[in-house]
Amino acid sequence: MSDRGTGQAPISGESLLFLTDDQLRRGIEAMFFAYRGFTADPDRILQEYAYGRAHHRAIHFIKRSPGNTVNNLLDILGVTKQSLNRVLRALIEDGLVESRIGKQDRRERHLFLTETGQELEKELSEAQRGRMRAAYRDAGPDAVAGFRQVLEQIMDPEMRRHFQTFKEGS
Amino acid sequence: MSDRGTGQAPISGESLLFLTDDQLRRGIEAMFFAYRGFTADPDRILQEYAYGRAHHRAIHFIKRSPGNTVNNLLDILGVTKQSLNRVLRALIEDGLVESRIGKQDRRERHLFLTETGQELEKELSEAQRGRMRAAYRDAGPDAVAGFRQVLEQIMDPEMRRHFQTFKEGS
DNA sequence: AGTTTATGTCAGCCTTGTTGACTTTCCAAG
DNA sequence: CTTGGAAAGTCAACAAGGCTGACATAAACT
Repeated sequence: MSDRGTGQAPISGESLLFLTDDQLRRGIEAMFFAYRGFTADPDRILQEYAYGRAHHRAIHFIKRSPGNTVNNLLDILGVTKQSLNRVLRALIEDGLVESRIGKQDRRERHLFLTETGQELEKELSEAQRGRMRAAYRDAGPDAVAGFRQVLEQIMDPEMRRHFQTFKEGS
Repeated sequence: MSDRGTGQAPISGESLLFLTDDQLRRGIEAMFFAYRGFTADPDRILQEYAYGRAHHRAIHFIKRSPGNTVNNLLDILGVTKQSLNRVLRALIEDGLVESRIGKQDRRERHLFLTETGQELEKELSEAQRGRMRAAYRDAGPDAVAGFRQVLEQIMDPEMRRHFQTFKEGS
């Protein structure tokens, strides 16, 4: 906050070395390499079930807020309904996801994980959490706070809204 | 080691609340949403040139270490040579990348950006750095240090090796 | 009654990943 | 000098998962 009256000026009292192009490049590459690790474990598991990342994302967010409508999920995932539909159809056919017609608005479909769906979700999320937990533990709580803070700033405002919505509500 | 009035965690004196499943889930979702933002700006630019993320990645790492061999790039990007080759062929045909036969080992191809290639690289990386810079500035140096630390822990050891190699050498 | 909304579905296209098979080039060891 | 194998390139085929466009329902809204 007390930015010592600059905010922008070439140099302030505070070191701004962390904003050099080289530092930024390192951050960019860190994102690239880390994201590969981030998805590696679930990817391995998904392969056994002949699913892909798209299925994982759907499963994750259905688990996250059961009863969500298709439209809502579309918004969160940022894909077209045709793309999502292909994935949902497979998950419903395979008995991992249940689609219930809305009671107030019968046009809506509310999505839930079945027993089987919850099992796969657990397997996937435990693998992914395992890696995150190890990383968090090694880095420590302060680093984790910074990690989350920077990630939140990187998001588009619209995604940040989704993210923050999830933070509060169960 | 008095427990700091939290209870809940039957573990050590230090609060380990940042390792709860819920905290980990938030981190996972943060990675998901942030990565979308991370790639959004370059994606928009690439569309104008009818290129994709794969082209961006190749361009980035060729710029990063000019003269690298194809095999080396393959290792960094973690894709098959057929995949990379398709991308490289397009970039070479379009005059963005130059492939020079090795002098010691004439089987090898060393990759360089042409003038035009450097221009596109600059456009892409400036867009991506712009977002990162804003995020870094808003979060501050300590948060950035934590961000980088956690990302590094998330990587596979093999990727971490690539990442750290890049940290030192120019 | 007519319009809008939510969803689903079909068809076709693109990018980017995969395997497998095969060739060319060329270094290096026998 | 011959041969084995590494590095690179190419062709073919395929799959996942994005996209657009068009169209069909059903239900809600006006």
